[in-house]
Amino acid sequence: MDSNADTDLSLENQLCFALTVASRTVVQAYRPVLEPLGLTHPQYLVMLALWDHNPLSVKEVSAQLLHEPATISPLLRRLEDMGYVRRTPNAQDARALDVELTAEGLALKEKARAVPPAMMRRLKLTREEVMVLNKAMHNLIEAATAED
Amino acid sequence: MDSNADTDLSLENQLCFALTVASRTVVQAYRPVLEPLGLTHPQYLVMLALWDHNPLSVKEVSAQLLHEPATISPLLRRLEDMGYVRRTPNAQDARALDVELTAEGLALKEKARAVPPAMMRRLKLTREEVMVLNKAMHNLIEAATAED
DNA sequence: GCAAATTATTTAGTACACTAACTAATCTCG
DNA sequence: CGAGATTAGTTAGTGTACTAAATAATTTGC
Repeated sequence: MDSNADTDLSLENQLCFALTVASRTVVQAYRPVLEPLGLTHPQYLVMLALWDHNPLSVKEVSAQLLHEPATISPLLRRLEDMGYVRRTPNAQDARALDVELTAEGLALKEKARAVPPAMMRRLKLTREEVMVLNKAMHNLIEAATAED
Repeated sequence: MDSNADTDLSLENQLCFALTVASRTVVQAYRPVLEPLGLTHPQYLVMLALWDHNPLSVKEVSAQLLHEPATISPLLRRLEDMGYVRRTPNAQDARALDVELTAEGLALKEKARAVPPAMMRRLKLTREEVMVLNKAMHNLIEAATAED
């Protein structure tokens, strides 16, 4: 006797619903904080990856962000148009592109330091809560990307 | 002495990163499960809303899904093209559209009952874990959408 | 009772995000 | 060495998702 047939199909009980809405609304909350840097949220994530490891190939960027190269490609072109990034063919393997920060792109890191604390205030989260949520998200990612 | 300046700017510590990746990968995990219904994930969420309350205006759909009406509008047009939904001007207020399930749209609900259990298996989550995650996401949504 | 403000929806324009198909460079191995 | 397979990146096409502007209907208030 399963009385949950209908409950399971209600919008509020769908994890996918809460998850996608949380993702959208949190990204929206980033917008005013990122606006002074002139970056969208996906562009900000690319810059974070490059601030960590300076020359990266397109493939490496896409791997770090768990994105298709086809998604990253136009994103990098826009960052290049903005002058934060430079793309040059790799000397060893001419198929690969070295994606490299420009002086402006590197300088932007200093302005970006204000972003995480501003967002923690905005979302009213402590560093510990962020870590707990992060762990939960990584578990979800692991389960969702595991081959069945 | 703040030694967290750089840690905070590393990709792994960004909640926004884990959250957006979790959202994308979970939506991707839905794809094969929704494929037999012929629905994308956003379209599935619209159908969930309509299975709950049958005639809804465009505004009501967008409010339930926390979406801009401009996002919902083309989505509903596609669902109408597929024959799951019918849009007719409201008799009382000709500005509003009644979005109504067709017989096919209503019938689809039976096939959709298989979706939540299939996803819980795929994500290896119990009903209790889903509820805990749901709560955490709703807290995030609340904080992110609160005016500062 | 009608002009001005408001409300519901759509359209236009930009930016992701994915799949599939394409180009070009490199590797493999007979 | 050289044909076929593989790999890196881009392009094309579809579907969200947002803001801003346009359209059309309704409500308000003098």
